[in-house]
Amino acid sequence: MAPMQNNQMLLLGSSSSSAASTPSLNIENFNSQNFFHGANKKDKMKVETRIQHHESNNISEGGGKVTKGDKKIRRHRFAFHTRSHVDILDDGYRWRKYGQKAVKNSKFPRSYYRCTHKGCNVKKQIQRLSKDEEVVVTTYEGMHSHPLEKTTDSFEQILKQLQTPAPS
DNA sequence: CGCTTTTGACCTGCGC
DNA sequence: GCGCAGGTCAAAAGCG
Repeated sequence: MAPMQNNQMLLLGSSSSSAASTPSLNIENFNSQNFFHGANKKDKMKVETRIQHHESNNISEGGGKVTKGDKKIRRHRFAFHTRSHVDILDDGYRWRKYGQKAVKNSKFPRSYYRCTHKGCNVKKQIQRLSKDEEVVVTTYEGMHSHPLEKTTDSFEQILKQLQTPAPS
């Protein structure tokens, strides 16, 4: 495998009906820096991240006892295909695991995380591909309306970590 | 002691 | 109407 390769981030627009809602999506909120931050944090190897933008304007909270009246809540979904051996990609936010279910298409279970913050209902789910267990799919749902709790490490820090051979 | 993880139960939507 | 799949909650346990 190739050594430290440049981080590759692919943006996939899955807008089938080309809804003229948000063509530029909200990547602004999800600074790539944050992603890199987490992607490289644990895995010093090359990190291949793929971003998938999903815009659903009618997502029902299946299984929820509440949100019985919600119907037209527009939620933004971003799927990140990250090549990493670890599924715990710390993006700087505080996540609390609230569930885990086994997917039929995958041999590995899917983990559900929630952002622990006052008023921040951002959800995130991590799933590993059964075909390529090296590939981790991180799906973000919602947008953070608060700064990172951790000190946003600069790119230099990340690079430093990349160069720093983590003692396994 | 507080927070996070774990795990089973429960609910909802969809397909047949 | 029933079964399946996916998603969430809640209680208990575990850890710093």
